[in-house]
Amino acid sequence: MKHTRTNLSDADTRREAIVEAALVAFADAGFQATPVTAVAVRAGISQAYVFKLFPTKEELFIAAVERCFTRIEETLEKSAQTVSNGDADAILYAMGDGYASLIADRSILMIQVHAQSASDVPAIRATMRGGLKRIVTYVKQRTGASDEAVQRFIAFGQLCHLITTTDIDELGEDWARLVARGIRHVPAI
Amino acid sequence: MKHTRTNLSDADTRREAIVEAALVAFADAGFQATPVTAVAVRAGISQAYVFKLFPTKEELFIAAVERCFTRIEETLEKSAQTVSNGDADAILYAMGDGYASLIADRSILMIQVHAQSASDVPAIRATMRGGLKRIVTYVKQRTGASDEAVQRFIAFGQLCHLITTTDIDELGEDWARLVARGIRHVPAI
DNA sequence: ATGGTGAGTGAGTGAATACTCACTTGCACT
DNA sequence: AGTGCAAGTGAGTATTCACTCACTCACCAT
Repeated sequence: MKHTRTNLSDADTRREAIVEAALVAFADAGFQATPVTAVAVRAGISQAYVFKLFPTKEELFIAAVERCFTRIEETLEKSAQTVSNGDADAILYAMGDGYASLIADRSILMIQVHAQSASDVPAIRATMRGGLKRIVTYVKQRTGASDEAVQRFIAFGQLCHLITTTDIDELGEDWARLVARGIRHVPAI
Repeated sequence: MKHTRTNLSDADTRREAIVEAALVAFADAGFQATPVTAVAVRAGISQAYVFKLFPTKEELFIAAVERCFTRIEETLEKSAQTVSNGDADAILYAMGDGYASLIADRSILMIQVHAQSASDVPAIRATMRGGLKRIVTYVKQRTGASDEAVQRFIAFGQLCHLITTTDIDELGEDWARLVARGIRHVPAI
């Protein structure tokens, strides 16, 4: 409780590291296909200790998804702050750009896709719903944009996920260009 | 080859039944989480025989995804035929409605979500890309709509998937209504 | 010094499951 | 009658993986 550890990092620090490792590891192959061992290795820790801090794989995955949404919110806020005038569309546009940069490394994007796929697990579905709620209410309030604009923002974010998972952005064909046209400017969630 | 079986259904008929069973079974829990046994049981067949007709689980899954895209194309075409005048937007609208009805049973929708999640497997990613290509080029040619309209069609289809997987359409809260507003009229893919 | 406590792990266990194979059955043709 | 062949299966095997547990070690308060 009141010990101040020096040599050993305490449990909270470890939890942080594990969640971060989980985010990347689960993003790689998804909830079912990623063994907890992969997370442990990435965190430089024994698998047994991962289970001590996160009693089930499910809880570990959920923590990673939660972290993902937190990171999105932070990114959107930072993007919003770059806009000086309060124009709703300008802020939305900036947020879209910020999100596009955030998902450039794929982890943030893929873990959402995997969470959506694993949403038959009630707790995971609830986490997704909670994350979506956070983003939507935040974007609506912070930008003051119309309902239609916010909905469109989310929809094109989903399109962005599809484009990335199917790799069509580096494809050159006509139909692919049609789908990916201008996506850098609208993505979210 | 030239045998005409009566009592025993031949392999092709079985393949059909298995693909149909796979579509539903995989839609339930996804690629990784669905054992091939679940497909076999649903098809009323032994697991060993499923493996005889589909040498790997991956091939079985891909066959199911392919079937899903075929069904979507058929549905879109049927919807298009209900429109008498050739107005692009009217056809798109009808297609959206047709798709919305199609995914009412969730299987067609969920298997796409699961396939997207499993798209780190190259063959699955390729199948998704192929399906998307089919839909996009078909919709573009059949409706003659603008690139923007087609892109929007796909984007709102993806939004539709998000709404369904998170169950927010039966949620009543303000943010949820914002996201789900009018979705019955725009979904695709 | 010593006993208590939190950090951390090695070595399991049991269940699930992708895939195999030797086998049976029943039809078609001779 | 009997042979060949496609349809179909029961009973495995080998592996992977979520989760457990008995343990060690370093530090601290007394």
